[in-house]
Amino acid sequence: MLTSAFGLHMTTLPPDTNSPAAPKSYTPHLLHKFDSPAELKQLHAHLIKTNASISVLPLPKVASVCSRGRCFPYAQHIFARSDNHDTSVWNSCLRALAEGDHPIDAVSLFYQMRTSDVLPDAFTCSFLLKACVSLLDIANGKILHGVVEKLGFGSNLFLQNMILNLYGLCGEMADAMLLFDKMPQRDVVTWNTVITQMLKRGDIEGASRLFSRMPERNIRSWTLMISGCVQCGKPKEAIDYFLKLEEESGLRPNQVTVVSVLAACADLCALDLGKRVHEYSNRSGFKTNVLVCNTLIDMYAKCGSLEEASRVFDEMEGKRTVFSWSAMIVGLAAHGRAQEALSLFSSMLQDGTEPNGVTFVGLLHACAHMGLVDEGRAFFTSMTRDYGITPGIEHYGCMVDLLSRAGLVKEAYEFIMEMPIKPNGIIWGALLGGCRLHKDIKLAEQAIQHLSVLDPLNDGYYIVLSNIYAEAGRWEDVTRVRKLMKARGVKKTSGWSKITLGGGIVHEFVAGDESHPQAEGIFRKWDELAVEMKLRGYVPNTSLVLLDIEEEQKVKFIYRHSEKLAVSFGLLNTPAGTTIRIIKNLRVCEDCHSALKLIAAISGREIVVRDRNRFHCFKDGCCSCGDYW
DNA sequence: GTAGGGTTAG
Repeated sequence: MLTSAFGLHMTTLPPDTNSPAAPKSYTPHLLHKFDSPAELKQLHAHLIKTNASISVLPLPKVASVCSRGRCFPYAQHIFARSDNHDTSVWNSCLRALAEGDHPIDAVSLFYQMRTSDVLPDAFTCSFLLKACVSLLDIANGKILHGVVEKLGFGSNLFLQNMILNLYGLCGEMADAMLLFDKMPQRDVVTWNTVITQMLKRGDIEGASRLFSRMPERNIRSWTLMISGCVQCGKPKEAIDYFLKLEEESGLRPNQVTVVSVLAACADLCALDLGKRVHEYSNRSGFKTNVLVCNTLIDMYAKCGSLEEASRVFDEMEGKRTVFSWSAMIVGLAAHGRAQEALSLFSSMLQDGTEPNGVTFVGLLHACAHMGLVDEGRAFFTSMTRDYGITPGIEHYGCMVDLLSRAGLVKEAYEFIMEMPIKPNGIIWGALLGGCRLHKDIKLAEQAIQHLSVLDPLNDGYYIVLSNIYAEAGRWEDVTRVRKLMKARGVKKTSGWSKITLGGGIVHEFVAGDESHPQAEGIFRKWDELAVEMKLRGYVPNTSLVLLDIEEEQKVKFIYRHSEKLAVSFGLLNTPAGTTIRIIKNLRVCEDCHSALKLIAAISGREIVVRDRNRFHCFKDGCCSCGDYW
């Protein structure tokens, strides 16, 4: 173990110049000139040329240059040639190893150091902790913790924070909390470290409890709450933190804050807040940050505003990355703008950007939404052949969707049977969706067989199947499916819709929701709309209400669908002429789809609905999906 | 010298 410390990397060593015959001729003035690894390299080459001994180099300086430049082989070489090791030389080598992607060797070297007379100091411990962090090496981390205590660094906040972080990263939350509780002092980093770990575990409540107890917060504290909430699927809470940050902290959001809050805006369709953040970002000079730009593109695309997404894309000052292109392509695809997605892909290739798996998901998705079967097949072949990308389950999913949507359900089925990876629920669900569109009951039953094994508690699939039966007038089968759901304990997911108003405040509606403070006004607005819609020929489509109730009840039922409530609320609470943006957890139903087309016409508004798999932009009585969804 | 950042199929 100890001898292998350097042995592992002997091949990367510079050539040995320490042969017995080497005369000690060197150029002294060179020794003090170098200051960078590159210069060190030159010097080294010079020494080899002149056959000089490397041991004449001023060791501490060499070690520190190596360490700063993470120049591992030189550090190793110098170290092995010298017997004059004081703590700082050990430290330089440890640092070069720990930071230069050789953490295992750093740990080994530490054990070697422990057998020498030289005592580790706080720097030694910090480099070692760094190595343990990159290795997630909790065993050595705990040993190191003991060493830190024994050496009397128990009150070194910096080291304590690193240990805390290591415990958290290794999943030793209990130890982390123990340490946190008994730490004599804590600084903002201490708090941030613990909160980060709690958020990583999805413990938003614990994290926000700690956050509220913090004696002081910096911009990172706020940012990690924001990004933590986004990653835990709580964008609303993320936005709440951002608004509070603006209101009460007096701190300035930085680029990371901006990226995090934009992700929340994207999730929530909070376009107004997103725009405000965009302006702030431009004012703050973040325009050159590629990550900020990519996130902006994604945010605008997910808020249904492709024009603004492409404006950001066109005006990007930094070099576009594959993320920028993919975000645009995926966005166009979700809006059903397949041709534009495809031609953007050509531009991407001309630009010399290599596509990745996500790019192809976007392309295949685009093809699926517009029925471009041949193009889709070509992309699927090309991704492996021309770009060496192995299709993932998501690509197979797109292909099954593409084929079965286009009516090629049998081929889709064969495609699934020939897949080299095990199909998941999404794959069979895509086939099931196609079977519904093309009324293939037999194949739908096959799909549901697989689904009841792969994803037995997902209500969506049973509902699609019972819709298929309902449309075919097979009511006994509808009943059978409903009984099956009951027997299996499948609960119906209730649909919800969310709308975000200008101030970033999110309003959420579930079907039949009477809990909203404005409920009365919302229902009145809906009734008004319904009257006008009927004049324009709207007939409530109740065929998909699967309850055994009177027709009148059915109408009442669909009238209370969450998107209808949300759009009525939106009309009441947004200025005339502005676009209404709604997100929905399920797919929009047929009745809501035709209702929304009419409402867009009646109100003269654009209504953008992001449902669980695409965008619908309702305008002047039409929908951007062309009723193919 | 320690803590926070992005795209994906139903």
